[in-house]
Amino acid sequence: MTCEVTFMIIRIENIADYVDQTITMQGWIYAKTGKGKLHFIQLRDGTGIAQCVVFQKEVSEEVFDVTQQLTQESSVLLTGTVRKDERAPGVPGGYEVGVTDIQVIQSVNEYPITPKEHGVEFLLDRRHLWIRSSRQWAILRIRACIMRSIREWLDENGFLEMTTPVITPAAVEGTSTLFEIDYFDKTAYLCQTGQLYNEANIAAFGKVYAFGPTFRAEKSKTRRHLTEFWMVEPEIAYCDLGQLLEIEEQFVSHIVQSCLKKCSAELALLGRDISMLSNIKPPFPRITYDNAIERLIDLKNETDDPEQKSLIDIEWGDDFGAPHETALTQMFDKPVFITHYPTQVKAFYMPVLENRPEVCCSADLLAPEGYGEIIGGSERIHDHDTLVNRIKEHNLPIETYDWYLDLRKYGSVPHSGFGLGIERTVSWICGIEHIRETSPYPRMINRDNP
RNA sequence: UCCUCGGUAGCUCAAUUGGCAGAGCGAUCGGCUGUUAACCGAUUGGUUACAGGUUCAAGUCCUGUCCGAGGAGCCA
Repeated sequence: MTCEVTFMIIRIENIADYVDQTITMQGWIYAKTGKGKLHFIQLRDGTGIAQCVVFQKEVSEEVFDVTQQLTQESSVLLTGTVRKDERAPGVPGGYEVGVTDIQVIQSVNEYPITPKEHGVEFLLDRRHLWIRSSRQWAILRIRACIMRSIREWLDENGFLEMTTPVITPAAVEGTSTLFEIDYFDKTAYLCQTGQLYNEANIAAFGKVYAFGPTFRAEKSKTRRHLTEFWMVEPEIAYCDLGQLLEIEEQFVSHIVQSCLKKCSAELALLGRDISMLSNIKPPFPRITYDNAIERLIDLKNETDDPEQKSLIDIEWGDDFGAPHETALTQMFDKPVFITHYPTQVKAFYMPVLENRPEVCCSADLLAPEGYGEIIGGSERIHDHDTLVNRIKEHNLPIETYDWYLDLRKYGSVPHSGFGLGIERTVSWICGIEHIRETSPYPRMINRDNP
């Protein structure tokens, strides 16, 4: 198979730079519609979608013949002249190509995903093809932008990326939510967090972050859960809760503003309401857990709907469920920090407030529009004996915390950190319903393929 | 693990009280010079998830199994 090219190859995202020039694009037929002697082709090349127009009288008989035979997802080299035309759809759109030549690399028979409706199961079974569809393409481009802007902000603000192991030797907490693997006849587990290693790394590097996949064997079947998801976990030495929240709001704002700047075409394709994102700038509102409970109880008393009443029913000491998070986030038009959760619902390493041991120095960040928790963070206990007591109180195997406790013997300092879930953040920024569309190949309780 | 709903053509779905298995889309063929999920005409399409039962007759009713969806629980 030859790929003879006689004109300049361009990427569709740069099409506006080539008006009145004859160019070649390397891509796939996304859609085609014919009107007798006039055919419209939507060509994808990975960077965008361009409308290409074939007039019978402007091309050879052979090329028009080829045009009529083109099928969805056939791979082609397409040559023509770029022109501005406001009628032209596509991404970026507004430009189209008057075709002069088409070279088919492979002609496709019966591509399974048509431009019509399909069910979720059908599409997920064909995820390797579904990612070519414009909506999925846009979501995954935004995901990449989010990941890029995360590294951008952290790298520019003095954080060092430091990887943490995926294979870990012992359960930090109960084994029920860990994936077990056979590690040379010993049991090992896939990581749930890199945090403990981050806490070692800050003593070497000051400010660090881990960025990678994490695994939860929870049998959760909701629109917010995956069994494999990506998390970025920054950790900062000499940092208290107040300083941590300032870092978080700048960090999250940078991510959102980067997407608005670099992915406006993708957000438009998804039909995302940009006004809900453009005001995401520091400062974010902060309320205490106590106050959140008061607000939920008030809301419950104000509502007449008995179903809603029981959904948001809550007592001090309970952790929030999805309906509570949704109700709370709808009270604000920015992400909101909920601080000082009850000690009993949070992790063993979070320090308690000096005069109120029933609450701890923790904060979650809830995304607006009902999207809920995207960040969990806290100060970490830095006193050796306090930490030992808490490990014992939680009935955790103290011997597995040897090296972790070492960190409290050799130059322990106050420190804090947080973890941001990538897929939940993508859901929020893209404004989509279900987290499964935010991962290229989502892993869920009943799905490990493709 | 629990609750609710579902599984019928390649896809999305319909099928009245238990009474001939249907439509749209796709695909194929033909027509059309501005389409945006084009449109018009024709052709093509079935182990009704699986196993058993009731009945003159089951997509429909009963029992069991499998698979999926939404939600709950769970979720540092």
